[in-house]
Amino acid sequence: MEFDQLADALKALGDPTRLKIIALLQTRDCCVCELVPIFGISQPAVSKHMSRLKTSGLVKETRKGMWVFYSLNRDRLEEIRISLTNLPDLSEELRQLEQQGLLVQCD
Amino acid sequence: MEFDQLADALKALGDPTRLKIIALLQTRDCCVCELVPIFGISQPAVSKHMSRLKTSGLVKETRKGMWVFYSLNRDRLEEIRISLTNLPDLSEELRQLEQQGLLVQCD
DNA sequence: AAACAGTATAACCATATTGTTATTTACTTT
DNA sequence: AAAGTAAATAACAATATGGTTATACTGTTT
Repeated sequence: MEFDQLADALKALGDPTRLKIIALLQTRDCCVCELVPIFGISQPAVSKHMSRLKTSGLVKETRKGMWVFYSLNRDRLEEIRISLTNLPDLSEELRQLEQQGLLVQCD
Repeated sequence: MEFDQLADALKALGDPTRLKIIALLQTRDCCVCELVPIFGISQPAVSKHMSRLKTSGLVKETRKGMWVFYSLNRDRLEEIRISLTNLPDLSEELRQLEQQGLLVQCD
């Protein structure tokens, strides 16, 4: 995964409310109105968090009557974990900088 | 790891510049003046990114003469990965909410 | 001791983020 | 069709973020 895309996903996870939402969704699909009393924030605030998570592909939504149920995209979360474990190797870029004399030698 | 602490660390990683710095540090310890030409931002901007990463425990610093070399705290990064893989189980909290009639039953 | 090099901090600015309330949209129930 | 419930969007406010330039601090070199 590209740096920008991975950073975006980590940023989506990097908010306590959203991270806890992800944890909740690991147990059970939830709709917005259930999350409101849990977090003590307004319904639009919850909606915006879900929208942010959806943008990064971390959740999927399914309408059931009046409710929109959000479910965890487990594949996506796994993908993020894997990308974080295998960050691109930038040694080649560093070698090029070294040739340009931009790296410090202080040993 | 607590939600707030993990969210803080993920937020630190959730910036393209900082994420790339982490990737660079996987190859080689770097000092601030090396990172400046790589990212094309000012020296104070790099310093602030390093300070943010240090606050979350992702990097350690070592002074070598004039330079401050930053190294990756691999244990910390691994800890974050593990925490992200094993988010707290909130099923008990959900059960309590269910007893309070706060969860939607729509099946 | 004076000048220099690298880094950190301070003060500031523009934009992003995260919340709010008000309103609109989508669907259900009466 | 009218009223009710859930969710999304709009408009806004306060704070956070990520950059800048100027300056202070730390250590080195002359």
